[in-house]
Amino acid sequence: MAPRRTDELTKDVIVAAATGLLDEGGEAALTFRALTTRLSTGYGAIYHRVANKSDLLAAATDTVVGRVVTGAVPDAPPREALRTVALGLFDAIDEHPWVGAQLSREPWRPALLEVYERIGGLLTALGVPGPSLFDAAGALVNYVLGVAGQNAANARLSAEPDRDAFLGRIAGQWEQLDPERYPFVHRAAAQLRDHDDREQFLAGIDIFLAGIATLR
Amino acid sequence: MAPRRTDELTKDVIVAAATGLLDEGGEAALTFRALTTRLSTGYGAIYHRVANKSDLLAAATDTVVGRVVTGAVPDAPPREALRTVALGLFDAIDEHPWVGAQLSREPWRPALLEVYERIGGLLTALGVPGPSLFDAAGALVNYVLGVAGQNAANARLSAEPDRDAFLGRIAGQWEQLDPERYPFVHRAAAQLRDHDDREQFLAGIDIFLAGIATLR
DNA sequence: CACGACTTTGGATCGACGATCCAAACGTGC
DNA sequence: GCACGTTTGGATCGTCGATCCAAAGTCGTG
Repeated sequence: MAPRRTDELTKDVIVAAATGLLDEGGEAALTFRALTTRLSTGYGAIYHRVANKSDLLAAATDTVVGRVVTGAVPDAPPREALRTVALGLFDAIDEHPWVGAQLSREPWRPALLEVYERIGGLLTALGVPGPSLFDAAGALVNYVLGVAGQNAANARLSAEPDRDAFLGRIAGQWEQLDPERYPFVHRAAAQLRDHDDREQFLAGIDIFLAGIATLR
Repeated sequence: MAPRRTDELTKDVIVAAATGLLDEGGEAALTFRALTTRLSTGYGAIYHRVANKSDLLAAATDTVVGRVVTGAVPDAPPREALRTVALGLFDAIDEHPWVGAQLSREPWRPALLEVYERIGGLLTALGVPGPSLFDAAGALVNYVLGVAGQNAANARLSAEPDRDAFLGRIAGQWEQLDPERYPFVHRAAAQLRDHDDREQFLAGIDIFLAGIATLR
């Protein structure tokens, strides 16, 4: 038999390798074959530490989200803290787009629980009355999840030479739509071409916060 | 050779069969093997009309979403019309949860285009000023997409005896969390157990509409 | 130091999937 | 009635997640 590894193959090592594969090649790149190659091991060693592929994806997601959400609270007013946390989530998902898809796919895993807790806490500090808290937190989390999913979808296209080219192509299609039948989309094409995802995300957060303020 | 089909195998027939498989068994149930069985045909006949599996899923999604979005506009005030359209989307996705996952997965396909157009048009009628229109429509659509994804995730669990049992189990886990570390989630457990998805969705829509109203 | 029980590891293997390919069956125009 | 393009069914390929098992290592006990 071939020589075996001497160092211990912990779950952390496997999760780190999986995260690397995901970041480099997207969700499609995470296969057990690629993992065995990268770790110079076999299937048995991996399945000994990891239940299945879902478990592996969830563990990687928990690691990434945990880093963002469990960071120290900046002692800013709740409204600013909320924007900071939301932006932190956006940036993390922008850097690891597969996280966005995973959060939507298995929302009951620990990662989203941390998100809920953090957002719920900040909304409480913001003075949202009790009965509305559940609705408000749900709406905000769902908005973030929606954006996260879009982000993941965009990233899946990065086989494209670059993302701007793809967005430009879509914008071109939108512009060529019949302005009678699609007046809004036709007009929105220009903004699609040169908008900033991050700023638009924040604009959505602000709309939501303005809506929350009316619940008081 | 076995006798061949005499009637024409159109793309519509294939899409209808695919929709049936998806509704009955979720996304995992849509395989080309199951399709050939249901249609009493072979792979060639299907691939002759359909480019690949993504194409098939997109076509099925376009059909479902098109039915909802291209319906006659109820001549209600814009705000009511917006709520009606949003609820129509929610109900369609509730009935066909795989649509929710697909909308997030390939947002550039026609289905979401129709949604954008409809929501953008109603926001214009609502009096949202031009520069904010793009942000407002994006926020609203992303919220809907987030809820849609959650819906799809819930449905994927219906292998569970019933959904209430699963929600109750999650709520039980939430209640057993340390109230010091998870004060919000701990409190939210009770509401999770007996909340109404549809009402919570509408509450979120109202929050966004209230926020959008401040843009005026 | 020896030996057996238990843990960790590597790879062969399985069944299912999406996709490709090809020849048989069909219809249509000449 | 014949030839040619279209439609159809199924064999087949490569890849995937997952299972399984025996070899290799580790450690406690005498």
